[in-house]
Amino acid sequence: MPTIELPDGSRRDYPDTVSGAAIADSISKNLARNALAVRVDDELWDLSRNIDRDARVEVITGDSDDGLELLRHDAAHVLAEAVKEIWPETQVTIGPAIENGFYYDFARAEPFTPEDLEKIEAQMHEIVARDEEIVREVWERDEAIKFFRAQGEEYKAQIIEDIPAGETLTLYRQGNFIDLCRGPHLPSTGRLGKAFRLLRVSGAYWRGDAKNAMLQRIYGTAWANPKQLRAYLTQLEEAEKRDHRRLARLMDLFHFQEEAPGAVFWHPKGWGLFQNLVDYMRQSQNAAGYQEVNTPELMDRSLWEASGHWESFGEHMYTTETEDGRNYAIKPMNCPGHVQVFKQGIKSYRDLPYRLAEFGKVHRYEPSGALHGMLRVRAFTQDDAHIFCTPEQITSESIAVCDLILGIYRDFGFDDVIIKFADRPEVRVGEDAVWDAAESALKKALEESGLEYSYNPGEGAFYGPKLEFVLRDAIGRDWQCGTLQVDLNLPARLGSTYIGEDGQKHHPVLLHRAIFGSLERFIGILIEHHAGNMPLWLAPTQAKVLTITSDADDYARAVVRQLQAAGISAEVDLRNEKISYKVREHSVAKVPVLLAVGQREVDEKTVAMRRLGSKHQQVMSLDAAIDTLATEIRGRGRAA
RNA sequence: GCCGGUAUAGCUCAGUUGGUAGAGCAACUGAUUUGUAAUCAGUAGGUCCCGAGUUCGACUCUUGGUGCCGGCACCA
Repeated sequence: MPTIELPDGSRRDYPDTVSGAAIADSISKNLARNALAVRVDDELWDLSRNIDRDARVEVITGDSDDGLELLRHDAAHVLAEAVKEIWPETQVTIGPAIENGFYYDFARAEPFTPEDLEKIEAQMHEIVARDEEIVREVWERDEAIKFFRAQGEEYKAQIIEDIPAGETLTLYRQGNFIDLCRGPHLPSTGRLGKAFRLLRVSGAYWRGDAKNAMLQRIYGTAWANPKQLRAYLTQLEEAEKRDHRRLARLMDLFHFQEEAPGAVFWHPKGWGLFQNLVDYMRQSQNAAGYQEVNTPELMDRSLWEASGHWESFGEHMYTTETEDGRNYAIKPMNCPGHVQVFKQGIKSYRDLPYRLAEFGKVHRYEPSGALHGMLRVRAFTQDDAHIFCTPEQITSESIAVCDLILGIYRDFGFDDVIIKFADRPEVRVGEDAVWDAAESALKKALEESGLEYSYNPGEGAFYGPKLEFVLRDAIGRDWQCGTLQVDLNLPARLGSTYIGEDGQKHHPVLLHRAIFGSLERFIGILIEHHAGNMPLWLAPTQAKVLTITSDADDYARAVVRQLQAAGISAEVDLRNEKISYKVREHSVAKVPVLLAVGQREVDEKTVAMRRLGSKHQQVMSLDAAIDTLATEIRGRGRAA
């Protein structure tokens, strides 16, 4: 006689075993209608599964995250069922719920076309209309393998073979479709409803390994109701409008062309933005005790062999051969150069930490399919720095780097930053004891800073553990920008030492750090984050002075001169056009401040100031306008 | 790199059984002196991504490249 405790703390006794559906039904008819599954203690169960022990039970509906995930998982099954009904020879593999939706990977010789997606979606709606009961079945391992093999489902058979013996194996049956699945599932396909949509088809490697066969993945989105689905589709459209590639064209920032894939042609405005970022970073890191240097872009092969890059990074490097037979490589990283600077002269422990920074342009031959606007390029500029320090200084230096990074991100309007801690990979150099020390020193820095972080196990560099600072683009893709890496390898490889207190030579620890990561990527993300509406202090052209009639030309020129004298980047637009035309054009180009001047402004020594995004303007004296803007620029957009 | 898609004017896109191309916006010229998101008229603008092939003839068909787009894998 199970006693069921509900989330509100009430308890109910049931005579025999009881299903989740029955519990929901005993609470309210409405709940029974909306119920998708139940949480039994900490596990999600099907509604139909009988509970025969005392437990805490919560009825799950589409309103909750768990409910949505179930819905999406079911959508994946219905997708697979639909595909099997239309093309029975297709092999099914896996189909999980993901953020905002689901996917399913199929093995099939013929590619799916966009028209196929429509057909599949229609079939899915039909399966939902059929309202097939979804039944959980416990199977014997060998029997299940035999069953799937007999149907030509090799991939499913493989998955089952890899499940450890002894684990309960469940299959879910809906209509004629049966799939291996841990569950739970909705009671019937009808519960999925109509709020789903197939979005695209793409390739995906079997088990995520490029050595394996490529499957066809169909992505979809699914929601609890049509309103949510519409909202999500609208959100996707809005995100597309923020795409940095589109906005950069409107703003005339840069372009790409076929002869230089993955390399940026910066236009005057884009380069102005770039320089603003460099100026800002230079100021910030100089204040934090870094010294800026510059090292060669082209260095001899022998140095890259000594550093290990020639061997371990070679396929990503651009190399040259000169007439005298020497090989140079264009630098893919700045570290070896910085070590050369460190090595000049004898360093004492008193010189540490020794912090070198460089806006270093690096080139990496990235796989063609990886290129993505500014967010993934082949030629980019790192705000790179290397800190040479003692093992004891790792924690304090790391704390300082985290502070610096997060403070800088805040200045740019990024308050939610994902931090990932990546520890030792399978293939690595150095002894475990050294790794233990490096990992714990880095972790200690995170903990002393009170930062939240997630683990990225085994994803560290081969030479040491690292922190990754991740920002998100307009459509939810995550991009690593900042990084902090502890390097226990390179200083010794390149023979760099300092004299310790004991009078002996020691290899310093090398901390690699970048804050923007790449100026190019950071600018791309910045454009998307602000939808092109750059904060005033960053905008390449901060103000545009627009004349209303040509009688105001002289005054407009004088206004621009005064703005410039106050350190505000300003341009004038004297064209013989209507003011509404000029306002529109410069608004589209995302100029943050428009100052219109007509006869009234000339007479009264005022300007009519209109901020980007506002429909109104404010007439104020020129002095007041300059003061307002200069103050805002100095304050970098934050309240003074 | 892999799977799929795609490439026509500066941009966004039309172009219907193969007969060498259009529109809107932008540009340029002229008129308009205008009060807050598109004034009017005219002009000019194209190796239809590149190479090879089929054909009397290719933007269109075949084939090989390249770039770009969406994923996968890789990564700042």
